[in-house]
Amino acid sequence: MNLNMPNKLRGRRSKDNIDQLRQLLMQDASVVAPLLLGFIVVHRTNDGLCAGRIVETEAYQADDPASHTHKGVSPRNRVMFGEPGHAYVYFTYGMHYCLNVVAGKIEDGQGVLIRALEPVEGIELMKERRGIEEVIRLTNGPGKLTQALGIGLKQNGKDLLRDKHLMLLAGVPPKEVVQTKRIGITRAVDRPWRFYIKNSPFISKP
DNA sequence: TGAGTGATTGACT
DNA sequence: GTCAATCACTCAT
Repeated sequence: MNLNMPNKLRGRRSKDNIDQLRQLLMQDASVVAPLLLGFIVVHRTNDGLCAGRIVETEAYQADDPASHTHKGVSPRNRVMFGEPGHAYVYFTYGMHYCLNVVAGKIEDGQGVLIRALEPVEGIELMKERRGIEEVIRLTNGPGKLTQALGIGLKQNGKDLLRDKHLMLLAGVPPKEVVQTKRIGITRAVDRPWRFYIKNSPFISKP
């Protein structure tokens, strides 16, 4: 697997590597969100392995009316109040799953929504799961990328730094990052917490 | 127990 | 540009 990442981060995870990433993710979601651009999301299932480079993210915090955690802990959002680096997967609009990386300190209730990926590995499997052929449309949206990678509620709460199936790996940081207002929400629309890699053709909306 | 909502997508006018 | 699909969750009875 050629994921084009620094040697020290390639292959088996070391304890130092995990601690280092955990520290990074322990910062506020609005700080973590741009840092996750360039990271690789890997999902290994019985059908095969799929991986994509993160090209678009959004930050959600507990004091944020647009966040699921705004009104405190509930059965649905409890993962977001846990250890940073875990996956918060939720089901929405009756048909779509969205993937978040829990950020901040324990009980902060912060997370980073992964809005778009650039397909890296397992593109044929992604095409099969999505039922389309165009690579550009496989993972250019939060609901699309979970479908392409085969991510659902079963993956909710997985530790992305230790799990053997759903993993987050450090990659090459992007050269230029664009920061804009978040999209698709009705509350706190003015917070500039959407980040994407400049000129990436794989983002959900320009 | 029931109504309203939604961090979306794809099809259609 | 508009709108339906479809259901877990939340909040108000």
